[in-house]
Amino acid sequence: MQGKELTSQYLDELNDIQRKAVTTLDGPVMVIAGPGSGKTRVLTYRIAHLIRSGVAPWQILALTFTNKAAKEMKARIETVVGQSAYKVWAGTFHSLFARILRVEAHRIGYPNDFTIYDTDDSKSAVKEIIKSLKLDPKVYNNGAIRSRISSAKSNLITPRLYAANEDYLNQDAVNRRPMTYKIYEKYVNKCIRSGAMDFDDLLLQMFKLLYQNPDNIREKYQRQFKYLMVDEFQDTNFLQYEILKQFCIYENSPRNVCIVGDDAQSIYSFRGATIENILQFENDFPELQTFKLEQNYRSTSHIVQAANDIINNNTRQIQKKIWTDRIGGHKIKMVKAMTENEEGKMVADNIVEQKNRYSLANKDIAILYRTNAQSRIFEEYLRRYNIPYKIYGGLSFYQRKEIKDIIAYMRLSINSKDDEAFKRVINYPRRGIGQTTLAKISTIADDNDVSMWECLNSIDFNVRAKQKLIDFVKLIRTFQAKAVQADAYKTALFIVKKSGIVDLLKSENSIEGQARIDNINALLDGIQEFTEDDVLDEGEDINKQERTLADFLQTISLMTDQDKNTENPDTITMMSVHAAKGLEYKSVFVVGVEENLFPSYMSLSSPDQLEEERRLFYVAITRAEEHICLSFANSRYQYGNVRYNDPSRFLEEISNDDVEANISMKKKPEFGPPKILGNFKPLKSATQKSLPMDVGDFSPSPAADIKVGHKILHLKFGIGEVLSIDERNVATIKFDSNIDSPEKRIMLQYARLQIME
DNA sequence: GTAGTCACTATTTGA
DNA sequence: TAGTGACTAC
Repeated sequence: MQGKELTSQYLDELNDIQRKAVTTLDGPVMVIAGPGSGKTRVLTYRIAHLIRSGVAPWQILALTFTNKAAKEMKARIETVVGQSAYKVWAGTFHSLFARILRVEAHRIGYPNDFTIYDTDDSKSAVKEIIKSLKLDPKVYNNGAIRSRISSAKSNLITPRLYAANEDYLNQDAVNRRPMTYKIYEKYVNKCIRSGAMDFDDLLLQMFKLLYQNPDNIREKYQRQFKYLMVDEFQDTNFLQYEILKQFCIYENSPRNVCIVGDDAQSIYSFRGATIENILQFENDFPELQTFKLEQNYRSTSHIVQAANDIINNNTRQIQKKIWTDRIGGHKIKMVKAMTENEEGKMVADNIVEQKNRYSLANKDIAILYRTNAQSRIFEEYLRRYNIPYKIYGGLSFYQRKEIKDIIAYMRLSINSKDDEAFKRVINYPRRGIGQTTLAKISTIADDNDVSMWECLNSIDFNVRAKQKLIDFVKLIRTFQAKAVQADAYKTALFIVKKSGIVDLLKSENSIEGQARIDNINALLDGIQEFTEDDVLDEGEDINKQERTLADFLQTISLMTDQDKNTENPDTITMMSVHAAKGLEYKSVFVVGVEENLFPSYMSLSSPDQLEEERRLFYVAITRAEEHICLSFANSRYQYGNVRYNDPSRFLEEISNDDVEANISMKKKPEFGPPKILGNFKPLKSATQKSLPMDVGDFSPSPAADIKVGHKILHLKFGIGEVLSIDERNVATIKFDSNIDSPEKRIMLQYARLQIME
């Protein structure tokens, strides 16, 4: 990469306002960046400009919310300043702080090789505490408690402050969960003795580290980070802002801090983000310079107009006028369907038509929805029409059971105090360590305030349990030994082999089992890649790390699916509106634009939340460059019932001038397919599992009559063939209907099966 | 230990 | 409706 031509014309690529934002390097700066206004360009060129003005790359701290944004940023800085771009401290809040804590955690009572708990781990820990306090798990819903704790941490409310905070206590009282403070306290203890930090801790402990070590630590970083930048500032929470202030508010600070964001695109208040931070920023830095990027380069004028019309209905916003010089273009299309099924069909038809008429590629098109559950119907029609698509969201690779199981073994090998990992693998695969033994360990660990692993020695078990535990400890110790002397890949391979999980999956002899093994192999491939990825000598990425298993674990615990290979060649994109933030497509379909859905029924009662829904809708339509289509259905299935929803109030907020006239909302809905497609037959929903015959005809045959080779009927699984019957009268039956796992093992004495002629 | 049953719930989601 | 977690009955 040496000798790469460095662009020096980058300043010419900017408009006046953008250029000012890029070249105003000193003092506090606020950039309000409307959709499509070249925000990323400003951000990256500003960093490039800093470097070219003589600031060392490692003196720049650039915080983002997603790995993807950070990666993109670094890549784009590189095109201007070359390899030194990778010496910039650019990354997510969580990943950069995790890196620092990896070195400094011992100063605040954590081991440096602490585990990072994901949301599931936290929930599971909370659940156990609820159980140990003998509270009703129905009242004390572990998810709700976890978000409560998360919210407290994000507002710098420690357990002690929580117990004295009237607001929190009152809210808990109203929710009939008065013991929440106690759970919080125990949860914090549990994390400490497990050597674990949850996602909020990565921020909170970072704050603590700086706050409690003003001389040696805080000052060090204050001196290092001469220039601070925060992307998507409207998404920061209180705690994140407090940390930022630790870096730049102190005596004789140059106060070189630049925040970039758009209050109109703040859509994450439900996870603690607060627009108050923008107002607070103006208070904390009264000398700040503000630049508003108002020219939209992305969309044509009807789209920009409509977006403005909508957002103007919000009262709380920073005044700005988004405009475009791309006058004209296509008007907004509104599509009314009778049912959700028809909506699916009409959208798919429109996609076909657009592709033909405007020669759009699949990757130019996106379907955006408010809730992930809406994707199914569109999936069905696109599949039917043979249009490739990709659905984003849903279960990530690292949340799959088999992956979490393997990773739990790895975690335990690196940090044996990790209780969540311990619980996960202690009896998986089965090694005869049952609930009783586990409960005993858990209680004693709790009583002595140590991790489960640490208290194993001090407990009297019966001989059998004891032997099993000794074997388990031995196993983990071999993993630990391997981890010390081998690289991540070799260690991982060893753990996968010796843990017995793959053998167990193999023995299941099912398609699912095989799929899981494939996933584990994919994980191993990923680890191999990680291990062999050579570190560059020159221009080494400041964020690249060693290649041990511990490093791998840290990397993946902060990674999500969207960060992984996005080698989708040419597919339609389907995702929630939230997930689409920051992306753009030539043609966007926003579907389900109905009252109770978009805006969500959950937000109708609160004006603030309604405004957030409106911002979300604003984000949705501003993703479009040239075409936007808003669709809604008269009725749709929600929770098993047909629900009739009115068109969304947001639709009325769009001026008629920007809406395609021929498809007005008043027009009678069209039935049947548009002409271009000929006689298309509506298909039956894939989830409507039709029974092979009427239930009334069903009369189970006596178990004794059922023999190998019989065709049988099962009420739930349909028609199947008996493949074998073992000595305990368990039949293996192959059902045609169940494509995912055709073979079921069914106990004849209990199952209701009818022999068919 | 496990298949089946019951009761419950139901946005958005990054790290 | 559909997915999940807890319980139950062998």
